[in-house]
Amino acid sequence: MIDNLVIVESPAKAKTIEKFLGKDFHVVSSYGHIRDLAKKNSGIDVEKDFAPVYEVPKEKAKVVSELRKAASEAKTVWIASDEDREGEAIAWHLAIVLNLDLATTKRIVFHEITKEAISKAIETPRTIDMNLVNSQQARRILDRLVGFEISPVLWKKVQPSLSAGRVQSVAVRLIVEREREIISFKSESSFRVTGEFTKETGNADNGIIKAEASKRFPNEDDAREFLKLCCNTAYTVGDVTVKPGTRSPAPPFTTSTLQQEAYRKLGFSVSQTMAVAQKLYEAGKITYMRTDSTNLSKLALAKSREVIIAEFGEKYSKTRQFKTKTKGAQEAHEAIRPAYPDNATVGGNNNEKRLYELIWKRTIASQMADAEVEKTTITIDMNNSPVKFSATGEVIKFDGFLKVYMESTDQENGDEERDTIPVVKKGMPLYYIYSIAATQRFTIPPPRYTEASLVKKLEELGIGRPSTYAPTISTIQNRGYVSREDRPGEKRQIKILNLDNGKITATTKQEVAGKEKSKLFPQDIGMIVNDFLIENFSDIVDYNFTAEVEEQFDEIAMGDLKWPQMLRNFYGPFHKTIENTLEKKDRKTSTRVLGNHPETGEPVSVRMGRFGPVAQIGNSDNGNKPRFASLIKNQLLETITLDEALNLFRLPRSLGMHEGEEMVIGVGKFGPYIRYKGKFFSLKKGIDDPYSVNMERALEIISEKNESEKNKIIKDFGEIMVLNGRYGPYLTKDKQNYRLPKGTDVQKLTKEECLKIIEKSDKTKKTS
DNA sequence: CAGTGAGCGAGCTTCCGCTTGACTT
Repeated sequence: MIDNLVIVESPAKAKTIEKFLGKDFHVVSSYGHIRDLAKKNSGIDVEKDFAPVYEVPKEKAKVVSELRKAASEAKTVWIASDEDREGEAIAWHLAIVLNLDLATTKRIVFHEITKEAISKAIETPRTIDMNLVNSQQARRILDRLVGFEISPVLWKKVQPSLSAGRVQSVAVRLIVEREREIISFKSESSFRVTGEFTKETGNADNGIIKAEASKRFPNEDDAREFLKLCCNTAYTVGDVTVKPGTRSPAPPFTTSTLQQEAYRKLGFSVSQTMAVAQKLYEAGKITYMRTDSTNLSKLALAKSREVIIAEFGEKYSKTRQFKTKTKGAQEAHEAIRPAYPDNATVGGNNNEKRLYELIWKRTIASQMADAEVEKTTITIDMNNSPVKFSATGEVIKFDGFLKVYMESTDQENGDEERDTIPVVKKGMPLYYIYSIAATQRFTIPPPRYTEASLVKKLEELGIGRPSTYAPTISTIQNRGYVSREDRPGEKRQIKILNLDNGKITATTKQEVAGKEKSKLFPQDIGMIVNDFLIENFSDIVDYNFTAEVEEQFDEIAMGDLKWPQMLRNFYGPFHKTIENTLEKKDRKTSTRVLGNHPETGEPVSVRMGRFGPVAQIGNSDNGNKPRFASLIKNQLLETITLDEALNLFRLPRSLGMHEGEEMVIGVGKFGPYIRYKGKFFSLKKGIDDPYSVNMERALEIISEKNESEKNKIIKDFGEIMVLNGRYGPYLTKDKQNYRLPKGTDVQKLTKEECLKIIEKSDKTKKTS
């Protein structure tokens, strides 16, 4: 029997702590929350002051019974869940479920996993803070009420299986509103004039000054007029300013900033970052990865300092403690940092190595000296125009933290080039070299969100927590509200005027505009649900809703507000709105009439139908039968035009007969396809146009597909086949797939062995 | 994995925030 049982939330943490505490302590994990509101009847008795009905979910039964046993055998139970609202609630649920005495159960907390912090925690136990627990209960119940009362309204008024919630609905709103800004954005162009100057005419040996004119010109004629002036002017150096400046390192990683940087620097999705970080955490290589704190432990500060001095020297070291600025941060953990800062690299797979290195660099850089820079700005005057050229250059005098790490930005063009500028003096003559160019530039719409920039925005609004950013992003995609996509962009011509040796020549260049990679695009159903929520539940999807209820949760935590009172204030008007909406509002289809059919005069409209967005010609009145066609990918109800809608009815179309079978082109769930002999063949994205593709090209696609199909088959035993799949070889029989046992030599497989594997797999399936 | 759009109705869907595996066609 062990005297002391310590319960923490994470098994990896349990392992580490047990090492610090010694033999008298047994440390176990609760694996997060152990109880939750019951699923049925919302788990809340609204009539009885919102009394919650808690139950242990099935997946947690085993953990709970093990915890019960361990607790009954220990003399003292210490609950060491995180020091925040959720952690306090976990402690309370544990106490109740394990039959512990609330008055005597020892509640301990630490914000960093170091021997010192843990020993100190053990010396200063407290009891469970019921005010904090109550603020969590209020939070939990409010979220349940919002989610489980609004979602069924959506099922009735929009579509089944949809969902709404305090966090996800705001996330969708952000994306929808950004898309509408982009839709209504009107791109304008102007001419930007740039030139390269030297101190001696025709000689670039003493350096080049790249400068831009202070004025942009609205059209080609104005730009040409200006270039004429440029041709006949004398250039002299105007003002020269040299300013010293410093740059400081970014704070250590939180969950949100790690997700952003891993996306920008490594191209990881939000969930991928979390999965890789989880691996590093479990291997003891980094601290906990779900945190909103930028705090580093004393130990980490000291270790980082040692590493920096050893590696770069004393003058590169500057110990800093960063204040967490994020709204609603609860700071139960440290920042995400290397467990051992002396390891600049670790083993593991490639992604683990890369993410670790990023974390190491960010942490180390945060403890390094500022970089010292010198910024030079010069202006270049013309003697026949008030327009000036200007150039800025930056010289790094001392690199400081830049030696290790530089944070990236979301701008795709990256930072403007910052060259060094040759030494010049006021009044000195300058000459343009090569050419002066007026280049047409288009204004660009606001950028679409990436997963990571959406997380950043949510964090700024104080919505969601480190543990929910990744799941929230998955949810809004799983519901079909938004979709992460690439777009090829559109080519456009830009005009360039070149002044070269006194002559102006005009050329055009092609550029691609609006190219997108891994961006979040709203889908029709997301836009419809968003509009429905804004029409009917504007309070809930307000960007400030979370911040406002958080203030009240804080009051509850301070003991200044009773939680049933808070919920009553909220629920009264909220529930009335629910009933009102159910009773009075029609089903939302978002129908748009686009115009009339050019030949028949029938009305053409689009709307959300039973199977998704649909275009319709004619109405079903007077016994007429309307015609229908589904919208295709990348078309929105909000922006589709009459012509585009009419085009949809040109498919499916027949290409004619080949070898006695009809070949048909259509568009399905997965894009344009060829149907031939009962099989489907996808048209090539970006290459084939379903409206114009011909029989010859179709046959090409079909034979290509058949060829690659052949490579997919490793062995063919008739009814059983061994195929090459995404996860390696597998078996297939009667449209059922089966995994192969590890270490199977695929080439030597016989039909009998395959049958055995299938039989075995069927058996285990039945028993489970 | 891909043609759907008539209507009815039973039974289902759903939240946020703490945690990991199990499993993948």
